[in-house]
Amino acid sequence: MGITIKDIAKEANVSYSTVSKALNNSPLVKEVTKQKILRVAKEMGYEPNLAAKQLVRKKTEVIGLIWPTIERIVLATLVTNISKAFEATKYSMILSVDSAETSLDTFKKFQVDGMIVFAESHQMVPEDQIPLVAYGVSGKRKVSYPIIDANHEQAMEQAVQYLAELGHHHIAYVGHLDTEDALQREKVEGYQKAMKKRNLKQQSIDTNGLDWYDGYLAVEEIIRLTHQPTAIIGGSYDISGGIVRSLHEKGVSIPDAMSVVSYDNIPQMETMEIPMTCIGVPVDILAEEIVATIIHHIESGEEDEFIKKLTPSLTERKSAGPAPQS
Amino acid sequence: MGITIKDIAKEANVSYSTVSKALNNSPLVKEVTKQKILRVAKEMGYEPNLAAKQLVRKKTEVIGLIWPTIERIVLATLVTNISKAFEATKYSMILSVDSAETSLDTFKKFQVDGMIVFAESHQMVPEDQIPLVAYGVSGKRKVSYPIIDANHEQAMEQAVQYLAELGHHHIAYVGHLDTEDALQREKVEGYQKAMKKRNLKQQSIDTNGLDWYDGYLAVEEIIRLTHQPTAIIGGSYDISGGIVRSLHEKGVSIPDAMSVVSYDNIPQMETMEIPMTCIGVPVDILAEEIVATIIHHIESGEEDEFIKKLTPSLTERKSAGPAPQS
DNA sequence: TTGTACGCGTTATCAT
DNA sequence: ATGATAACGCGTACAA
Repeated sequence: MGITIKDIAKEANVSYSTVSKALNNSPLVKEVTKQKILRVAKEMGYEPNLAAKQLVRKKTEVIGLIWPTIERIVLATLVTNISKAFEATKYSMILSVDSAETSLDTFKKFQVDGMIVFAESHQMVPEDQIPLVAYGVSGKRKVSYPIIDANHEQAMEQAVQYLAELGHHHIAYVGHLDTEDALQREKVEGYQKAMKKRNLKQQSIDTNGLDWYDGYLAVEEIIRLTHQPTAIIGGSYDISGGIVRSLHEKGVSIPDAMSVVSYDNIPQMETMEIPMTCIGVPVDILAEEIVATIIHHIESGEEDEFIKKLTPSLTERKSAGPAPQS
Repeated sequence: MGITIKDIAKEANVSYSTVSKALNNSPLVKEVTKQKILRVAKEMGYEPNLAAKQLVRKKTEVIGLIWPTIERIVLATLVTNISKAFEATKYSMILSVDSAETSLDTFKKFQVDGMIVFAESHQMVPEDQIPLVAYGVSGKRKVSYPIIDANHEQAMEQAVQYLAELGHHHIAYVGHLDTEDALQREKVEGYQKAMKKRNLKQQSIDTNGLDWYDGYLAVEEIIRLTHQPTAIIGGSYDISGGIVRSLHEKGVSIPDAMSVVSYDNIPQMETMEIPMTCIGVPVDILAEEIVATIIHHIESGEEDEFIKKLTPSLTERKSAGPAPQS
């Protein structure tokens, strides 16, 4: 059915090992013959057989990613960006939507060169021989592979810094507080630390969840406060969406009467009701880092084992401005 | 590195061709030896090498699914269910989150036996030699592969029928009306047809979108109606979620004062604020059908080309009840 | 610089 | 019922 290097060899009047070399751009073959072979190959519509290549090479140049069962846009965007980042490499990426266990089996069968897992599931992944990179805080569990994460404390410091410079003294944090989730905890604690450092009065509102509507509801609480903040830091993309919506409905003008800065740095922040000023590691950078790390891990063969906290950046848009004069 | 059938052969004192037969459950090997080989294989942690298998078999037994970038829970659930449905078969599934074009390249490289695409993206897929099955309405474009879809008209007929039997005469439809989206259009039209058939007065509320909040807002409009409905058909899982939330906030009791039936038939309907009575093709059935179709398409080799509209079913829960006596 | 020959892990065909 | 052996398409050490 398919064209093989033998077919090309016959057509080009060379042996098929020469074809192989030419196709792999080996310096061991004369430029003229190389060109000729390449031309013939293209003419015949040659497509290399991955299976055969893999069988002898022991490499697939494919990375498996275990799809987290959590349905959050931010995560989906990250996955999309990771996939995009792989396009610039020789690797491609496949996904598995199964449990960590089943996914692992699938990936083993495919003999992927490496795997990417997310915080939610990498507790379940046995420490295996296959290169692994995890994204997200891991709790305190000791692991033997690299972990990439955002520096949430630093993010909150930057957010508070930005708002403070705009003259805000009453800055509230709206997010999921009472939680076992290490990610959420790091964000609140970062906020608290940044406020304390500046001797500003803290005001944390618990959304009791991570959904849009949780942010929407939290605004009720803020409105009822005797001492109202002039700025809000929303704990996530979804939450901030709810906050903005509710503020609008209540006729609170953004950013004139209330500034809002959101955690998470994804392109979608631009197209919200109000272009959202946000803080976080830009999702494309995050993706690049994850991809670079797994590739390095694979190609160096080193048993790396570190936690890398990426530096977030603040993207200025329309949702935050100077504190109102009172 | 990995265990091969030769390793097993040595361990079990048989030739490796016997191992191959045993592993493939061939009747040509004695039950005793077969059991022994299977045991040894498991003990040694044998994982078959897909590449080698593929090299000789010319089949990968892998299906590629192009994951559209759309972020909707219902679709995610469908994908999960499709993946689960494949577990009962010899096929496995891999996902690609790229554009249809790039995904196609990846899948070609892997030499997948078949592909599944969704309505949103299968316009982009060139009519290729590789077996293909699409899910969802395709507009009017002529295609040369099977299309699986839900029978939306029939779904609405059943919903209206169910509510009418409960004594409801004022049944409103809440969904995205003014749209190019063939899927949405089919649902509204189904509703209209079912109502007309019974000489009931139609009442369609446009949500102008498909999000939770769109349903939430639509209730405002309903409340202001002079002639209020006693039942609502929500156009989708998300929309119905918003509807229920808003009704609760307004103190409207469900189902005593208002019945709600939602389109989409996914397990998550059970765990909503109110266990939701819903209508639609159960997502597991949908998944089964898609999987069965692509497999048949592959194994028969036929150039099937049809549109199959699956029959929806109504799942009774707590959100709908008899019409209130007035 | 080019060609020969072997091996990768598996299935399948033919002997035994 | 089991074993030996030839493919499958490719890369690569080694030979020419």
